[in-house]
Amino acid sequence: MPRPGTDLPSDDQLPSLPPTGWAVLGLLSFGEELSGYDLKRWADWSLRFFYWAPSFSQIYSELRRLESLGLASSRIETRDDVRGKRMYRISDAGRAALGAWAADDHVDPVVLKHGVMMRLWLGHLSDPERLREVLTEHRDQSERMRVRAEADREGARAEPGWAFPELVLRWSERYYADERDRADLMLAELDEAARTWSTSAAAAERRTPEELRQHRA
Amino acid sequence: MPRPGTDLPSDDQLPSLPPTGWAVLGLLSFGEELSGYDLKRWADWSLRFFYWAPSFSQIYSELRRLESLGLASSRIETRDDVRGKRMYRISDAGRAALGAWAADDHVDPVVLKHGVMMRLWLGHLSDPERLREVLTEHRDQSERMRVRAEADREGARAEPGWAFPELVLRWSERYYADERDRADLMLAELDEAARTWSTSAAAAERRTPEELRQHRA
DNA sequence: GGGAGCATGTAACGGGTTACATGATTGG
DNA sequence: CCAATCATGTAACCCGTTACATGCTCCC
Repeated sequence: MPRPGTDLPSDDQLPSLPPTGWAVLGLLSFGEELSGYDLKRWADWSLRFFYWAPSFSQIYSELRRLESLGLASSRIETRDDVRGKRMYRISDAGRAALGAWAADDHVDPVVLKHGVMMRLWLGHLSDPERLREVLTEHRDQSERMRVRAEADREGARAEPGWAFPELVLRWSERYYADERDRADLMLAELDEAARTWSTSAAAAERRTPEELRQHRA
Repeated sequence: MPRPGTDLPSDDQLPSLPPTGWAVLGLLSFGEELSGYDLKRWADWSLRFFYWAPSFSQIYSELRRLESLGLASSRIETRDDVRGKRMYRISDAGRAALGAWAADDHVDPVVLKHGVMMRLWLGHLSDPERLREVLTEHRDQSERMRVRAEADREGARAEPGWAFPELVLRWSERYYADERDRADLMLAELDEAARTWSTSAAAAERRTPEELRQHRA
């Protein structure tokens, strides 16, 4: 809570930052002093489950921007006269800006680019067996992500001040469980479709309507 | 299936296209002759449920690129001597390239940028009431998307050659249903947490251990 | 000694967006 | 006739990535 009269920027306008900039500032808002490298690991640890984890180079450039805007400050940690890491810390202005951003009405829309579904969508171009492989791979990948989210959630549990990250990790666990289950369901539907398509033409004459109805049920 | 000896590019290398380029080519692969404007509407109709719908300008530039690579061809539709739309059609080389792309091992990872979860993740910066609003809004938005996917799936049903798009639309329906349900679940967890946090300190002395255990269960 | 991880950056590139401009067509 | 929609494009911009360069430290 900054005292009046400090050197905080008086314009309460939101500085314009890319989403990733807010994410980095958000990571810093949990209080610790962190290096760019730390930030990347923290992002991989918690952010990537629901927000595309930024690359090193972008984290470094966002940090420079944050500092140039006065939203964060850095100092170089020296040990035994050896130039060490550059450690970043959120500033009062940074906290204020983050708060304003969080209070803002605007929520940017969810971005989803699902390459696997695009492949399935163009399934008429593919070997059915290949489609199954891609889907199975995706299923396994989702399950791996779920497990990691679960592990990370347990790591965050009961840490003071980490209630919200924990809440979101719980959401992430479910997200990847759902993703896994939808892949399984789709595999089943693919099987069903293959059976129907391959047999329907050949078997139509050999089957009674009752048998067909049973088959579909 | 192109005959040997045609002017197809003999290098069977995949041309390098951004994912959106493949998506546009994919849209064309369903056979119709389409204008850029049509493409945009088709993308909004079917693609956006699982793949970020590209803007007009990108569709136009991807189309120009596809044509320059020989993957699509265009003609200008004239009516009454009036210059009309430019209509695009996939070429044999385009079909071949798409097929090679679909057969390729590489599946690019799913991109998810969930702004709502980022807000929740930084919940400690927000008014709890505001968080509930954001989540509720997201819940409703997800339900609206689900309904649209359902409607579109019914539109695609039984269209010949649209079995795979229909399959993916079914997946999309579930995706948005799951998204909606997770939002509801999180709202409930937010309530639960609020009740626990606000009452635990004040009520800890007034409660027996049994009551506390019951409350948590 | 050497490899793995730590640590920080630069440069080039490109994918994709917004904003803007322009004009035809259609329907109330 | 006027507004909405159709229709196509250009220009500027920037987010974010990959590739590359550099050097440290720790540990086997």
